[in-house]
Amino acid sequence: MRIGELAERAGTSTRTLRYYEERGLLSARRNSSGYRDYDEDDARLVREIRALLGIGFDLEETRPFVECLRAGHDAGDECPASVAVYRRKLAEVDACIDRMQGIRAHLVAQLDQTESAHAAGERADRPTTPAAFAAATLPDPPEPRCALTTGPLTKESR
Amino acid sequence: MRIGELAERAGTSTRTLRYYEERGLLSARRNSSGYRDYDEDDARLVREIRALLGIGFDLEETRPFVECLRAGHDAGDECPASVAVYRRKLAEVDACIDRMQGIRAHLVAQLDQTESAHAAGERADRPTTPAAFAAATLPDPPEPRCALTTGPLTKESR
DNA sequence: CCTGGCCTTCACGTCAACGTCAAGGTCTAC
DNA sequence: GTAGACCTTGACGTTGACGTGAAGGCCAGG
Repeated sequence: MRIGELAERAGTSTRTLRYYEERGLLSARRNSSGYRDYDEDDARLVREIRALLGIGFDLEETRPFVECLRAGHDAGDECPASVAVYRRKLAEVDACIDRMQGIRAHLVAQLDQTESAHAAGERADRPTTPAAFAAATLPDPPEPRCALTTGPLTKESR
Repeated sequence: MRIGELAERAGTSTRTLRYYEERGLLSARRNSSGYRDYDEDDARLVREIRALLGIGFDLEETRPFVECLRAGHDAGDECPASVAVYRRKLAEVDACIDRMQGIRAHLVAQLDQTESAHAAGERADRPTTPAAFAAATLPDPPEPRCALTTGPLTKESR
C-alpha cells in the first residue's frame, strides 16, 4: 500500500509517516516509480507507535518497541528494553499523579477560601496569599515533573 | 530596585522579566538613565506569576491574578476572573489525574503480563498487543488532555 | 491530451517561555 | 580613565512532532 492509505488507516498524516522514517522508526520499499510501499507489518508498527504516543511516550521511547517488533517478536513489549521503558514511564506517571494531586488539593483549598470569604462578610481569614501557599505546599518537585501533553491527534480528532 | 535584583529575588532571570513586560503582565517605571525601576508590589506580582506557573498555569492564565493585584486587591485570587481560572484548572487537573490513572493501570497490566510470561514458560496468554490494549482501554480522551510540564525553573534549580 | 489525484523532496512555520548572543549605554570603584 | 558590573534593545535559537506550502513527477479516466 502507498503512504496515503497507510496514513488513513493509521489515522494520521503522510507527513507524520515521512517524519517517522526520517527518525529511523519506519522504513519503506520503493516501487518502480519511487513511491513508498508498505505492508501489514508496517501498519502494525505505526499503530504501535501511535498507541504509545497516545499514552504519553515520546517518539524516542517508542524505538525499543519498534525494534522489538522488527526483530520478529509478536508484541513490541516482549523485549527487555521495552519493559524498561514501561517501568520508567510508570515511575514518571506515579510522580505526575502525586504532583497533580498536590496541585488539586491546593486549588481546592484556595477555592474553599474565596468561597467562604463570599459566604461570610467578605472577611474570612486569608492566612496566605496563593503565591505563598503554592511555594510552601509544593516544594519544588524533583527533576522531570509532569508531561503527557495533548498526545497525537488522529486525523478525525481535528 | 533594578531588574537584576528583582530577578534574583524572584528566583528567575532578567530575560524572563522583560518577557513578562513584553506580554503586558509587568510594567516598570524608568529612572533617569532609562533603567527599569521596580518596587515591592512588582516583586509580589512576579512571585505570584511564578507560583502560578509552578503549578501548571500558563502565562495567559496568570493575567487575571495580575490584574486583580494591580487593581489593589490583597490577593490575586480575590477577583471572579481568577476564581474562574481556578475552577477551570481544577477541572483540567481532575481530567489529567483520571487519564494518568488510566495510563498507570494500563502500564501495570502490561508489566504484569510480561512478568508472568517470564515466570511461566515464556507462554502466558497475550490477549492483546499493547497497541490494541491502549486503543481499547483509553478511548481518546476529549480535547485538552494533559499538560503541566516542567514548570518554571528557578535560578537555583538549574 | 488534459485534468485531477496521488506521490516525491526540500525547507520553512508553529507554539511557549524563555536562553543566548551582540552591540552598545551607564555607573561605580580603583 | 578605565575595568567591570550593571543596564538597554534587537533578534535569532531551543524543543517535539509534526503542518504547510512549493515545485515537480507519475498515472488513471474521459
